[in-house]
Amino acid sequence: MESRRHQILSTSSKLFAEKGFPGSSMRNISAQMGVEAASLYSHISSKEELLQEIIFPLGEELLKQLDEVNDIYFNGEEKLRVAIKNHVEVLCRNMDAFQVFIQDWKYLTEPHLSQFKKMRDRYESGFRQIIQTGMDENIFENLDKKFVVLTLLSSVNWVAQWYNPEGPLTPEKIAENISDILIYGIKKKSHF
Amino acid sequence: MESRRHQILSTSSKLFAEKGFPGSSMRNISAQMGVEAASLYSHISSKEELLQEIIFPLGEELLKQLDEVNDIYFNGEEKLRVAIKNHVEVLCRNMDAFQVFIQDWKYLTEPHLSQFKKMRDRYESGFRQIIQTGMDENIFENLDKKFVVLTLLSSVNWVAQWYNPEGPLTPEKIAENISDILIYGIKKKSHF
DNA sequence: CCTACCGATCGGTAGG
DNA sequence: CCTACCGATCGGTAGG
Repeated sequence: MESRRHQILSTSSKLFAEKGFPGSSMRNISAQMGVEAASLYSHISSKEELLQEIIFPLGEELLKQLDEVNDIYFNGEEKLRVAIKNHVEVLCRNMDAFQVFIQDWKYLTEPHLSQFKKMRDRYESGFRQIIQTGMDENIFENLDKKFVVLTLLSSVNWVAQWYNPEGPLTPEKIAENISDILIYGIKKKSHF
Repeated sequence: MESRRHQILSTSSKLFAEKGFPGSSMRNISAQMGVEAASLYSHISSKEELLQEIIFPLGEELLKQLDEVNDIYFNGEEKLRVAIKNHVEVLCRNMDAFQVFIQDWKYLTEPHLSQFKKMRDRYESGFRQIIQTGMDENIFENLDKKFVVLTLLSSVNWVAQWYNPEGPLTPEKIAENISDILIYGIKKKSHF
């Protein structure tokens, strides 16, 4: 029973990722599952519920991870490397859902839209805190934190557009490569 | 006459940027212009024509700029800085169209979809060539060019998500900040 | 899980 | 530029 619901969610994730939320119909989803559209409504109550169920658990997972990093590690650079690694790993394990997360959140209706924005702000603020830690340690340049975090997150989020599980790059290696470029980029040059 | 067509295009750009191509209807567009949906068809022939007319001229402009950079400047770092600056400036001057360019290209149908991908590949390859120039000059680290270009373009493209024409950062300053972070990140450390 | 259906809306055309 | 309309498809419900 519950697994049928999960099947609907993963089918929806794939379809939304590919065609976008408004470009995917309940009939598209049901056709891929080999049932009639009306049958989906015994397991879910609306199309938007699908969107919510794809986006929010993923957001909670990302937030939980980030809180753990801020609790466990102390050095700013180490924190940043682990946070990026965690982010990329979650993304690669949930590529379809992650793409929906990035591209279709705007189709949430209130109050869920505001809830999403609050979640996203908390996540970005967690990263800014890490950057601040590195600046306080005099390891990172004194840069615009907001700007650094947007640049950083855009790079890691873009991985969802091109990551290939069968390609040569593992999620860990991808995270390492991005970290190498960006952390060198924001590090104090006197540290070389 | 021709200006009416441009009005339709700029109204569509704004709407597509906001709601996505499948989430925007011809009636949404016509309502914002204060006419009936049927009236739009004296100026355009289909909804997808709008998408094509928003995406392709912008792509051509980006490509033309990049070719000029590769012709005029010689030093890899200089080339990269100017290419990033040009890209951000075009983006900021055409925010709505640029967002459509990034998010709605997938709704193009053949043969335009293939044409778009070819255009995008040419653009990315132009950037890879610049990175290669810097490596040949022994200024940039010997990194995975594909990876570097994707990281770089993701950061500049993301600017469309947050740029505010009335905010404190000018397009030029934004380009400079991104260049500073990313170019330091890929530069040979022996050059400090 | 299905059949049968609802009202609303879609992209687009005819004809003026 | 409009009215009037087309067939197709939308999200969703009733009832079994």
